[in-house]
Amino acid sequence: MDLLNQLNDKQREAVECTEGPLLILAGAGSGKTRAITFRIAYLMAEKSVDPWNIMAITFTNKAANEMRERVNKVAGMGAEAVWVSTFHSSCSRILRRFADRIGYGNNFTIYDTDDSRTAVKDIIKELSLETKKYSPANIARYISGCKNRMTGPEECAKDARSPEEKNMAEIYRRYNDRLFKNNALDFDDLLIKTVELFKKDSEVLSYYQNRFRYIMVDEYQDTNRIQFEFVLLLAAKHKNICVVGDDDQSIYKFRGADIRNILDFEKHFPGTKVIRLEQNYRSTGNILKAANEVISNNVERKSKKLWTENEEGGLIDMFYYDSAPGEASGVVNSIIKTSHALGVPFHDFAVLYRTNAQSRLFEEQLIYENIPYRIVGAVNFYSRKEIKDVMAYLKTIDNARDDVAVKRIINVPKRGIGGTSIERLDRYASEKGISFYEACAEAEEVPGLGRAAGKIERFVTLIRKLRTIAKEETAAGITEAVINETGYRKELEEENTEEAAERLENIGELVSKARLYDETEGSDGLSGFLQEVSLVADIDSLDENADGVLLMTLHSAKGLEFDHVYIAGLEEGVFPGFRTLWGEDGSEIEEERRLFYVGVTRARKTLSLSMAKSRMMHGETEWHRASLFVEELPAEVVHFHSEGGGRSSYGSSYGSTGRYGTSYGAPAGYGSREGRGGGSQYSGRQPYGGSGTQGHGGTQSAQVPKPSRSAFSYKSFTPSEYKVQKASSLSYGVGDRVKHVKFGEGTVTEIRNQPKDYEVTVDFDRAGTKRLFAAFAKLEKI
DNA sequence: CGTAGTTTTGTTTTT
DNA sequence: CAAAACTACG
Repeated sequence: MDLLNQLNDKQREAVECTEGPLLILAGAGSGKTRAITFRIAYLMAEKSVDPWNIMAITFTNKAANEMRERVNKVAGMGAEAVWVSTFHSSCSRILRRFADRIGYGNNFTIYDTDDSRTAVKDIIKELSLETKKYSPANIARYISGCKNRMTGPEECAKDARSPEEKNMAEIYRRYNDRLFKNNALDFDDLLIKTVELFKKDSEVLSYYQNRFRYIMVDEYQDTNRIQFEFVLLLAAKHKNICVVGDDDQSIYKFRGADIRNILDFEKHFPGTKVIRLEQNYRSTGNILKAANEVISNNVERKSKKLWTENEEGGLIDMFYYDSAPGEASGVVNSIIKTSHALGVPFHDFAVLYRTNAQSRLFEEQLIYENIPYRIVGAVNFYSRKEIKDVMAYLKTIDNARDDVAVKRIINVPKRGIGGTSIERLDRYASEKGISFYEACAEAEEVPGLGRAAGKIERFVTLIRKLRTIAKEETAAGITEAVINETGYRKELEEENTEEAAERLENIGELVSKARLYDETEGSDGLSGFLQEVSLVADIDSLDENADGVLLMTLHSAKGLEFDHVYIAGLEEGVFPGFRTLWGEDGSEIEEERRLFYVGVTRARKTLSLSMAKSRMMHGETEWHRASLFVEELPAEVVHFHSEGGGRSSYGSSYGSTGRYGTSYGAPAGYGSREGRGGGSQYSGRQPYGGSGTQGHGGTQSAQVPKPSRSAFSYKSFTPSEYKVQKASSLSYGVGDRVKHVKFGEGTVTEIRNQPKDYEVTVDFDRAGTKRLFAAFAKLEKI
């Protein structure tokens, strides 16, 4: 068939090998998604496999949607019936049908990280442990870690030696009990309980085994033990299991990903065929060379070498900035310059960083320069207070056993039900062995409530009323009812502030999302909506076609690619983070290196790296030296720039972070490399933005608007009158006096005609000399 | 019970 | 430095 002609030999081999266990080791940019997509199409078209007998597991919902679309394109109709989704949504779907077989209600609630933390916090209080040593976040992390290793509370208690460990195990035990009572599952439970269901109920298991005769798992290197178990059980019968992964891109060890799953796959499935995809179609030769070189420093890996037929491309840039604001400004200016020079849109650019906290400086700078941007992560739409509040109402309506949800909204909007009342209700509930909501329902029986009892009764009446409405209504209808009947809308309207308006807008957005869900085929009312919504990730709602520079963490960038990539904050202590530097375990540094490798291989055409010698971290200015990864780059493909011209002393003397006893520390050639690439055409001056660059950091924040929040699950910023349109001619010339909206008055010293715009150099009276693009700057002749 | 003010705490990374 | 959590007062 002709679809095979669109593949290389290896890819074709992978597509044609449909029966039995198959491990595809696919390097970055080697067309693995293409291979999977075609494989699904091939199964359907050539092997006459029914689409509903195929399951493909991806890492994000976004990847799932894209894959479904692509399969549709290649295979034509029928692809909707292929089960493409993430581990978590697959499990959620399975449990929605069969959770009752392991003692849960099928309308269980899914707890997100916040909810889990709240539950843990409650338990800590219940046990009256000092919140000092036992922070809810830490304990929640500990519990999640245990779950991912498939260690139950009993086992933890047995292994516990110190009293602290005993307490942790006890919290863990109670946490599990509580979730069960609340008919709630956390993210990890979705996997655990599904596996439990499969093991307990052979009927259910064989149902799904027969249903999913062909299973494919993408990003297999990031699966954890339970996910592996899940796959193992499902594939046990037909053994048509195809996993695709790259051990070099395993970056989720911290949440239980077990690299052994990929390294030992052949042991678990004897007779596995292994196919390697090593031709890279994405990046330039130089970028690939850098990536290969860096990753070769890792010991724990299956050796492979990516190659490409792509052109060599330009050198990779490495910039050393004096400060973090300087870095932000340098990166943004470089984006502006490149965008104009090449005449390419801003959505071809991505800025990647290690931690979400780093995004802010870039946001501020982008707003300052009036550049549209979109940011993934940071403030998840579904973790906004107003959204969580409304969601808590919906959860309460759907599943009254969800104590966390009920407690969240019992006094929102304010009903005069305070902490003491909640405590009394809580005690009453636990003494009687009923749920918190049930306790509310019999408020007059609860001792000591006084006049709060009446208020609680009114709350219960409200919930009952909403439940009645829920029986008749769609998800969107119920959401509307919640906003109106509870007085939530009214409260916000009366507040009459900008923030309240924004909240209302967000709530409106939630209603639209509910409506969208209602219109989806196979939608399943309120319960279905809640469960779907609980599993959306930040990256899922990213529209790559919208314009704007993309800002995200390196983790979020996995699976994506961009023409022009900037990786910022390449400093020891930031990337790799200080935690990994101190750990004596070399494997942590290796994971960071893989993360860097993932970042580097996102780039198609250009890659620009940067570090800031100083950076504000928890209130203090910290000095860092360059990341050890910078040292590992092959010098011949990197152009090392330095900021500030004559100031070549970026190196040696800054070492206040201290010396790390690890074998990775103190690279020999450090500091000498700058000379090699030095004296660049940029040295001495920022590419754009002139002499004032450094100074901005301190003063600009006063004049720059705060990054705005929007109604979507990623933040974005679109300048109101943003348009790149080269004017046919300019109203001013060299020597003229002009006025700029932010920089004030100045004299034009130079005008250069660039392909897409005029580049105007202006000597401002107050702000110094700046190079501006005419279309952006909107200079006025005076 | 609610608010305003104070103190404390903290940085990975995410489904 | 900022957000969250806690405390004391009205």
